[in-house]
Amino acid sequence: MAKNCNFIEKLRETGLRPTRQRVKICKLLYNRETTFHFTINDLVKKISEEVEEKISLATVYNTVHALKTKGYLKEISINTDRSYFDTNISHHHHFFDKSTEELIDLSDEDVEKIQIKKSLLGNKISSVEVLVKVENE
Amino acid sequence: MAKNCNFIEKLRETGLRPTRQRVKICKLLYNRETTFHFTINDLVKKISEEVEEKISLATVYNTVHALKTKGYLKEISINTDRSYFDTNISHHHHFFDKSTEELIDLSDEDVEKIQIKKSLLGNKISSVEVLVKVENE
DNA sequence: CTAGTTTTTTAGAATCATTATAAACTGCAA
DNA sequence: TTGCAGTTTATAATGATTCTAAAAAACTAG
Repeated sequence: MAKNCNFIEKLRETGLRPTRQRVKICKLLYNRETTFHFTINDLVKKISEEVEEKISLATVYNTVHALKTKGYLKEISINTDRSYFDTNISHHHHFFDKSTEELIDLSDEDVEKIQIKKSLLGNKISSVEVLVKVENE
Repeated sequence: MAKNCNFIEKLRETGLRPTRQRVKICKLLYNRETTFHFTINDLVKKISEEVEEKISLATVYNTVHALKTKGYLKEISINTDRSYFDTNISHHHHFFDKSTEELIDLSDEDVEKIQIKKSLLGNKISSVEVLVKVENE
């Protein structure tokens, strides 16, 4: 889902009906220059600021969950308080600033390829993630 | 806090009063051959099985939090559902089996040292963590 | 286009982990 | 032993997320 693409098509392709609410949320998430890191709360706030129509909280949860299931969003575990989501679904690592609670993507050049020992192979590895935490005051 | 050490001393050293409850919880956590990975719920269950005296849920939370603050426990973020804690406080990475919900320590030999690019330096890095997820059925 | 079926939205209730509260209790120093 | 700060406790409160059941919207076939 690149910038300015047709969300109606995209949603339909993955078996999600392109409802008003879903299309509006997709525009917010993907019609932007940079990737978006957000919590549900961030997204709800953004919707209330930028979308005329009110979208119910349950719908926001449903939509984010559906997009994640279809592979259009990545969920990042940083702390137990709340979930963070990332519109950048390519393989990459993260950098979390504890003081600002900001999550930043690390490009592949920032982190050397992780070498996992053969002893772990034989397992169906679903992800290898590096999270760098910093706390600048 | 190795096996069979004096928890009363250890707790006092870090400014935590060695109450009955705290000493009992420490015994459960640290008087064992292997490291212990647990959620609060796991610990509560273990207490109800192995400790005669009832310990209130709030005390379990308080104690785990106090031990974490003093550096005797590490908190691991795997998913948003609940917190995992680890009695192994040395630097190491983790391996999480989604099917069994089991958390396993990776020894330093399992994962090559992570190389972070200089661009990130200048930040007060508080941790670099690798989490490998697998989903064997 | 329209009726009928299915999916989605919605507000509000329910859940579940965790934290706060305030009263009773306990460790410990004097 | 006494007094008080630090702890424990049961319970209430919180906050993120999920569930529910009814209304609304999207699709499909005729």
